[in-house]
Amino acid sequence: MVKAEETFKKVISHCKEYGFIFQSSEIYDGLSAVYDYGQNGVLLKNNIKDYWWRAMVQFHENIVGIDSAIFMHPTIWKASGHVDAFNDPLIDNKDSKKRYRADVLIEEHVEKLKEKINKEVEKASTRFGESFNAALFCQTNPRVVEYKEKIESINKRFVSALEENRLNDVKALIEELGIVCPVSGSRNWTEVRQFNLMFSTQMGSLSEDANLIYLRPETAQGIFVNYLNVQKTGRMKLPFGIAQIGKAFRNEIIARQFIFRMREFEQMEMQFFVQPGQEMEWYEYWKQERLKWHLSLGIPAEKFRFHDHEKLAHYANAASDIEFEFPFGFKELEGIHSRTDFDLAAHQEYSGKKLQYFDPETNQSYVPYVVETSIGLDRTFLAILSHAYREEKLDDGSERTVLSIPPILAPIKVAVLPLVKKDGLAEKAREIFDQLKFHYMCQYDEKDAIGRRYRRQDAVGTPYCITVDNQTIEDDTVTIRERDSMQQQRIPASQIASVVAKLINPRL
RNA sequence: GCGGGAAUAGCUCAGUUGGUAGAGCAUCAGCUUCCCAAGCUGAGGGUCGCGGGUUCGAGUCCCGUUUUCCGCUCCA
Repeated sequence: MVKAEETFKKVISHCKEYGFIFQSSEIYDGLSAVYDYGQNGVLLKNNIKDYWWRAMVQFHENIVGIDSAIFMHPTIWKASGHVDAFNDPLIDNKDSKKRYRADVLIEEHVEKLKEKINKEVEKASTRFGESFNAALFCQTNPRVVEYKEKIESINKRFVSALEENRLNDVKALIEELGIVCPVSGSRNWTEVRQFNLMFSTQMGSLSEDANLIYLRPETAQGIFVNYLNVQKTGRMKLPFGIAQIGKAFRNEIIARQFIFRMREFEQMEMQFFVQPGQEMEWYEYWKQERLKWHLSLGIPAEKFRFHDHEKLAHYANAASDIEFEFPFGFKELEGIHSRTDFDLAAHQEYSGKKLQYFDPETNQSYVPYVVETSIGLDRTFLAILSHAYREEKLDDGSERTVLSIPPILAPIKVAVLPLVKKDGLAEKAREIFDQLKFHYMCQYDEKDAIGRRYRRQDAVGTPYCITVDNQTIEDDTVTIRERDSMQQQRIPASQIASVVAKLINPRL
């Protein structure tokens, strides 16, 4: 385990040193748990997206893609359950270190006041006997009236403070009411903080017209609200899927472990719409199908495992994670969830629009069930990179650091290198580079000894190096060097593009 | 969020009881080199994370803060 952690640290510094990932806003001391992709990182990331998109959209006739906006109508997050599930103002007591929901503390205080009223009523009731008029008593008794007014003013302030997100007022209220911590009995409170999972901003420049808008915490809802558009315009028949790649945002209380848990992250999701009753079949199908996708990248099967959820979320009737063995242990990489008709039914209710499918086979209309596959792009990036990173001891005693990234995902596919700069080799190599660059991401490098240039390419995972030597000038052949084996082969310069194409994607 | 470590050049680090900031690698400009980094010559690059304080003087001591790592906590 210690060794794995050491490796993980090396992967992180390798990411920085070779332009894969930088900390966001680094020259301003950084922004916690936000990262930028560098010149090589963006290429790898784009290649992962492309590989997923092709597997899902291009290879499945019944799956189409969309790209929905990050901003969406606020009611969508009410329908999806996100607003209710994550909107808690929290406060800590500094002495007991206990955390409470500020709204619960205030409500409990209000309850106590209500109890006091009840006691007054009881007392009066026993005193006056049968002739006692409780309603009249409550309206006229000065103490009860005072309590009632107090409750009313607390509620009024509390509700408006919460709605307008004035957390200072919530704290001020707690202090004014003299609420103490049940454990420590002290009034030593921290500031009230809103622990809402969702980031928000305003839409509309005038504050009185502005609407609270959320940055989407998942991309799935953008698919559900477009279900009918895509189904109608694409003439889609059940079962069919809608795929999407995009950013999502979650205000995690603790975001750590490099790019594993970030506040801004990217998801690759596919929602598969099926006939109710058939969802379990498809759920099993997609579990296997998605595992195959991971294995197709050449990572050994023992690095993956399913984790079936016992406790299900409010929307699911079955859920499983594909976990990957990261250097810090097995962690979720992808989720396959059977979401039932929860989302479409909720949007149907909140929007008042029918989101149904007319099944021509049964002549019935119904709300489809949904099976979701949702994979973290950044996590996939980390999985591939941490698995690819290798320090190798060579036969001659020297060492090299290699990224054995699957060729189809490698940032740079081919490096073109003149063995030396003189004798016209540099010019010839440039000529080859200028043709190859239309086919692949290529790099030209003539600086330093050839061995060092090979090592540089190894360190960023370039699978193939084309070397131009004196023989190239004579018979127009070049050598092609493979990254992992370091073996070289001589091929005609005119065939480089097609040879590399086959090596990168054997299906061609 | 709590507790504990860490922060000096792109990277890895050194820097004596407080006295003007260093090395190796990397980078850049040349030279050399016909196949797996660390030959030669030269150059650039750091207000020592940031802000205060103590001191004649702070990379070094004290306080705060930011970032980061580890553990706990949290996590549809």
